[in-house]
Amino acid sequence: MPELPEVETTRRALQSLIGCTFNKVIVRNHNLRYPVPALLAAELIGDSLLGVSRRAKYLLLNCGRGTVIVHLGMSGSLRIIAASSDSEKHDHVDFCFDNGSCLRLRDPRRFGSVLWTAGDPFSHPLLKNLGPEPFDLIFTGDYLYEIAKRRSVPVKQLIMDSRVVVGVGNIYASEALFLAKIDPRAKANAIAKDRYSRLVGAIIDVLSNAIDCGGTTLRDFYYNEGQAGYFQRQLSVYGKAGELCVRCQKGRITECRLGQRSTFFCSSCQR
DNA sequence: AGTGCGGCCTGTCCGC
DNA sequence: TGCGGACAGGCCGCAC
Repeated sequence: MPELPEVETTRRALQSLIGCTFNKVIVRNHNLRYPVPALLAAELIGDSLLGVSRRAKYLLLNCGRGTVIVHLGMSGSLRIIAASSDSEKHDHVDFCFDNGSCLRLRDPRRFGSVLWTAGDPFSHPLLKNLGPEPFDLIFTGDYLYEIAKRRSVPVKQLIMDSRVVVGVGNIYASEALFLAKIDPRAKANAIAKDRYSRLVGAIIDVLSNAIDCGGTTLRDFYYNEGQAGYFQRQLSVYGKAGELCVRCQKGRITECRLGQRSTFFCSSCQR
């Protein structure tokens, strides 16, 4: 499932389309998480792609007349193909350009979305209440601690709350807490300030490392004809229930449920 | 305001 | 082998 690193890797790949002009937009299935706007094609045709940016896990295709907001949900991928390529079952939207290339959205589970806004995209209802980016200078141990003081949820749920910080999905939440040696079940308001500094560092490390990995496989992402362009992740705890901890070599990786999400941690070195 | 949970959707895996 | 059911996941929106 696309987490922040996959979305960022996608954003970088899409830079190659900047300057292209939309000449056709095909929507084969409007029924994504939200209906794909009926007027999407009318808005876009003749307009050009001026830039591709990202806010949380939303990709923003900045055009002259407005912005396409794309979320990949659970199973979405965007790839650049030749406009003539045959579509398959889950290829829901094609953005075709004057240079013969096509940006194709595939999303088997249809948890993703394609939206249009003519106004400031950051004021869109889905974006306006988002917390800081993990790489923003405002995201510090002090910042997180101040919020955590009035929250009693397990710390894993806190860092997955998009009002607190964006882009920390289920997999990387477990990984960051492992790196910071914090028990994901610990109540947010029972964790000391210095440990939040460590946690912020761990979140940044885990995400930036994953983005670097994505960068190195960008070529595969581009030309891969296989499944969605997810790159390999090096994970320490996620999905490793029962295995010996790679760090302390003493505890076993334990699985529990927090906020209805699978959670993994070392029973020995995370406190 | 903070918390918990239902719902969206389909591929995959498990047990019968 | 076929079938039903549980599960996974991001994240909004509702109810308490």
